[in-house]
Amino acid sequence: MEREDLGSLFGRITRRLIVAEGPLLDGHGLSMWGYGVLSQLAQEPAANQLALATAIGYDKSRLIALLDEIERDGLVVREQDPADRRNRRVRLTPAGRARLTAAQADIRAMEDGLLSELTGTEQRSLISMLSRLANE
Amino acid sequence: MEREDLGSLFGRITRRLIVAEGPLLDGHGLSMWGYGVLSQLAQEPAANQLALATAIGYDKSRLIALLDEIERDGLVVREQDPADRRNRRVRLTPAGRARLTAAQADIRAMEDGLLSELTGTEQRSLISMLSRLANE
DNA sequence: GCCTATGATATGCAGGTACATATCATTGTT
DNA sequence: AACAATGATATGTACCTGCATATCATAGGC
Repeated sequence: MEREDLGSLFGRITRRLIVAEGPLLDGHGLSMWGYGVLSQLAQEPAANQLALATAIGYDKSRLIALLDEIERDGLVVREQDPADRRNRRVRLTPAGRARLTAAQADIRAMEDGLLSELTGTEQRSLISMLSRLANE
Repeated sequence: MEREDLGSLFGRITRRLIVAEGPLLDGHGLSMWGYGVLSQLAQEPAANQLALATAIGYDKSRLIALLDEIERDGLVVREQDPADRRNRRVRLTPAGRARLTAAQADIRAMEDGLLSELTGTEQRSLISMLSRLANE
C-alpha cells in the first residue's frame, strides 16, 4: 500500500494537539505533564512515584520537581506507604480532581472539534485503533 | 463518548514510532529531520528553504545546519534560483533518492509490523483518517 | 536611486529532553 | 549485623526546541 510515513502523520497530529492544548492548560494553571499526572492519578492512584513516571512515560528524575509543584498547588498529595516506607503513594486531592475535570472539559471540546472532520463511526473506530496501538 | 485523551494516545504512539525509527535511521546515516527533508523533497523539490522548513514543520534557523550536513553527504543540492537569486532551490541528488528509498524500506517494514495488530480494512481506514487530521 | 520586504544565514536564550550518576533511607536476605 | 536491592531525591551533561534578533544580498515598488 502506498502511503505517507506513519511517523510524519502521527508527528504532525501530535504537534497540532500539543499546540492546541497549551493555552487551554495555561488557563487552568497546568503544564502538559502536570495534566498528564492528574489524568493518570484519576485512573488509578500511584503505588509509588516510579510507577507513576513509567505509566505516563515521564522521566523519574524530573517527576520529583513536577510533583513538588502540583503538590504545592494542593492538587496531589504524597503520603508514605506504611507497608513500605520507601514508597510515596501519590493521589489526587479533591482540588486536583476538580482542576482535572475542568481542564478535561476544555480539552475534550477542542478534540471534538478536531474530530468533527470524521463521521461518528469513524471517530469510534479511530479511538479503538489508537488505543490498541498505544497499549500493545 | 467516554474515551482517553487524544493527546495521550497520539503522544504515546508518536514516541513509540520515534524510538523505533532511531536505530533504523542510524543504520542509514540519517537523522530524523534529515529523513524528513529527503521525504519531503521526494514529493516535491523545494522552491526555497523557507518553504521547505514550513512544509516539514521545522525551524528555519536550524534547517541551515541540517542542509549543510546532508548536502555535505551528497544527498541534496542547493542551487540558486535564476529567477530570484535570493531563493535556494533544494532538490534530491540520485544518491539522496537512493538513501531515502533504502531507509524508507526499513521504516515501512517497521510500521507494517506495528500496524499488523489491525485488519487490512482498518489499516486503510486509519491512514485515511490520519491524513485528513494531519492536513486539515 | 531610495525604501521596504524577503530569503539565507548566524547566534543567543530559555526551556525541555533523555540519560547517567550519586546520595540517603528503607527493605529483605543471609 | 552485614549486605544487596530498591525508591526518592538531587545533580550534571549533552542535545533538541521554539523563539527572537541581527546581518547581508537581492528584489520590487515608488
